[in-house]
Amino acid sequence: MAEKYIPQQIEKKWQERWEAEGLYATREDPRKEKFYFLTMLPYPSGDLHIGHWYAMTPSDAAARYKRMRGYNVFFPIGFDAFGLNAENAAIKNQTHPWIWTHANIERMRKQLRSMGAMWALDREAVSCDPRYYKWTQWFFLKLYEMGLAYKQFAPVDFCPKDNTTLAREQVWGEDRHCERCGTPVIKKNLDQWFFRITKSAEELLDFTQIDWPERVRVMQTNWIGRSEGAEVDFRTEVGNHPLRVFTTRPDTLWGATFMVIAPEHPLVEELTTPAQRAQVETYVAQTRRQSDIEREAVDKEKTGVFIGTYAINPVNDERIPIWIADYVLMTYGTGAIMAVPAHDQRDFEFARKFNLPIRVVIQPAGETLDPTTMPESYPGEGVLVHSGPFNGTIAGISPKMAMERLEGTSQGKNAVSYPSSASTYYSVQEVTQWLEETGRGQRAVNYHLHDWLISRQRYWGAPIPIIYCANCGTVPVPYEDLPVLLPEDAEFLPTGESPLKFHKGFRYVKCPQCGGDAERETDTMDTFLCSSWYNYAYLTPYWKDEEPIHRDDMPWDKAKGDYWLPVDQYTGGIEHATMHLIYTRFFTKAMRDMGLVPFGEPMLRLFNQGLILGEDNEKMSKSRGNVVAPDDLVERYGADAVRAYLMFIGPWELGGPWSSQGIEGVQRFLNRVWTLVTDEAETRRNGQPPAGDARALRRVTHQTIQKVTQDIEHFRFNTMIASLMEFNNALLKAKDTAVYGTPAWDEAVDSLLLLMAPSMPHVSEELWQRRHPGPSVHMQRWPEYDAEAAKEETVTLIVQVNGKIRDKVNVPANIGEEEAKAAALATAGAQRYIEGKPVRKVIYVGGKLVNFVV
RNA sequence: GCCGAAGUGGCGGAACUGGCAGACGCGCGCGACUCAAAAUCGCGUGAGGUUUCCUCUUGUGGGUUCGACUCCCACCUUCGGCACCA
Repeated sequence: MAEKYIPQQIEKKWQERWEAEGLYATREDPRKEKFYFLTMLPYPSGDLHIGHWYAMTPSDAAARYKRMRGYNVFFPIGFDAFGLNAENAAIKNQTHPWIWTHANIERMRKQLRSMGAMWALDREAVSCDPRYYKWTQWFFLKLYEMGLAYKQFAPVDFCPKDNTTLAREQVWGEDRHCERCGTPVIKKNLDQWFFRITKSAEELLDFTQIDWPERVRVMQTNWIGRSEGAEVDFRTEVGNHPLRVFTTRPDTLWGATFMVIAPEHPLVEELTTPAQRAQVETYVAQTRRQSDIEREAVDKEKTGVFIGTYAINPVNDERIPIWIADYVLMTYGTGAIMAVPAHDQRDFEFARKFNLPIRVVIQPAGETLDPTTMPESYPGEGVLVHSGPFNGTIAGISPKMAMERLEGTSQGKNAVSYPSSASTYYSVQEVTQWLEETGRGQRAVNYHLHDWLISRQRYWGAPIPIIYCANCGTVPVPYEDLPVLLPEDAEFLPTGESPLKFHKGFRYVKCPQCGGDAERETDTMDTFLCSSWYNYAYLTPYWKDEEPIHRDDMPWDKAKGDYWLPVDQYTGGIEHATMHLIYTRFFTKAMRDMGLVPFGEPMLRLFNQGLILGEDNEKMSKSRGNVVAPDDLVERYGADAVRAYLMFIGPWELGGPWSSQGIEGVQRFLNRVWTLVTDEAETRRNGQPPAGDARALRRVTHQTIQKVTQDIEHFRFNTMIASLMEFNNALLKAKDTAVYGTPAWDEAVDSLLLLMAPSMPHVSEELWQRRHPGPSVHMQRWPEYDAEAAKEETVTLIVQVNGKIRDKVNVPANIGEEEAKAAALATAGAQRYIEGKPVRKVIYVGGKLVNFVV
């Protein structure tokens, strides 16, 4: 009786042996080409779930493949261990976040091992460890020195459920909810720390150094939201102040019939006349009470109030009224706009509602816009009118610009096409130039990107290393005093203020400069800081943990960094497109500027895997009861089957629903591979097999090597597994023939095991060892593809008549065109449908098809 | 509203640069083994028809082409991102 495949008996054995033999221990080996393969680090939420397996095991397969190709591969793992989950769970369970987090990490370490992945466990890093966050704090101090960290009193987003402020990136959706818990955020005026990420806006738009998915590049580009235009100073009649506006359409300056400034604009107070004061104050107060959701609702009726005074338009000295309205935001541009109702829909709605004048300054070809009857604004192309020196100028794309645009289209694969912007208009360029020449304005660029708000009023994060002294002001904690330790005995019930504020021992300190009484900053840092540099932390976890660190230190061993950096391949979910993936790019640019690294991008290539869904095609959640637990699956089918099924389910970037029946197909496949290798064939043929059989077997072998190699290179794991299945099916058929036991047979079986090794590491190791006791299958070289052996001897020629398939014919692969046409013409199908009609044309596609047109 | 992705059998999905649509797997049907069942193995499986053959079929409607899942135009549906950003 044949031995059965029992994964439970082999997987643990090999995992232990690999670890004991140090198969995956990290070695910096200058003789070998390195490959840094990184997968997004998990949050230690409790149990590893199937989504982690979906993210990590195909990555592991790709990393293992690189290793078999001769690269020295670094595939580390760690834990993003600060954050609200731990704190909330700790509050709920009456325990300490530290205890909760570490218990989870312990459990997840075991679960991670059950994957059988080639983790560099010797380089694991945990971000809530003081030995880690002392460097996170070090980064804060460095950024502070560089002027990239600053504190500001400003209206900020605050999550009332999590009781903390959030960065703009962490507020999602139309209802502006908290990315973590889904609660709609509110605005609060608070003194908070920011990172000046907007300083890197322009550079963050440049993707030429990295090979990232179009989708992420577009999302980041939209998020950064660059727009080109001009800044123009209007002058107020009262006080003669410059009232600066930003516009993307300076060519419509002559159409401005009023101005609108944000209700929060600093000049509102001074410019309001006594007669309007009461109305204005009511409106300002009303705006302040509104949430952002109410204020920014797109379909809302326009509201606003005339403040009683006027401004002078610098292009034609016209006197136009100044209004306040909540559709103008203080946070974008200059907080003031010129309103051109004829050519801007928002201004148009406002003008119609308040009976303000509308003046057309762009007339489209073929019609005449009438301000009194036009139903909406006209934002399109035409010719400038009522525009002083620019009357008759083309508003739109001039022939010259169209030519330039055509010539400049081949920008390469990393070019992101911006939404066609008004600044490509000929008139915009002409007017902007004139504004600059006459000193009326200058070209300007604005971004939607906001500075990164990093203060959090919560306990479980790295304390911001700042001290406030009555004499010296804001004093950074000296580098040598790091880490600023999180006190273990703090009361951390959330109140909306930092729990550290109520810890006297933490809060009250002596000023490091003058020695006088001082107070610590009590907010902690956004956990996205920890994950912005973890790819560097892995190089030498807890570097210099025993010694004081200094300003000019490095957070990792430079030699190791020189060898491994930067990350060659990064994989993770798309949900981080405008959060972690922007922050970490910003961090690396800052690190380059501080001289730590010679490059500006942390990860050269990125791949976003999809989301694994429940069997009901819905997102997995405890409340839906559709959660798939990997531990149970491993118990039942083994890690290899779970890994292979996750890869087989569909394209990795798409994700898809789990199927408890589907995994059984993969299990059958593994059973058949097992039988193939461990069972003697029932009938061993005598004598030599016909040479053709061996050739046929070698052909399949090498075609599979080629296919699997291409697939794994491109992360097409689903078709890779399908090819392995086909190959195995072919071998099972061949097993009962005379090729069994020949060199071609051995080559085929060995190739199958080698090709399976990255995806199904345990079963391939077990079977490999049975055939070749000795070095691990994971130490073997990836099989070489022999093009000569893979070549087909005959091909099936498709015979078409008028484009419809009428027959097929087998011909030698190297057949010439004339012979192919003749062979096709001779087929019964061709004869029947041509029926003696004159053949007008014959199309021949080499080695594939002949089409007769009659 | 703007930007982007995707629509293929009962299901998950294949099809490289326009050339056999439905690989591989699930499910289902029939058969073998078995007292029986499970497991395993073999065969079949897009739809329809007048069934050695023919017609139709890749969201819908057009188009280009000898030939379209693939390219172009319009539309429908689903999902994702952004949104009073001047």
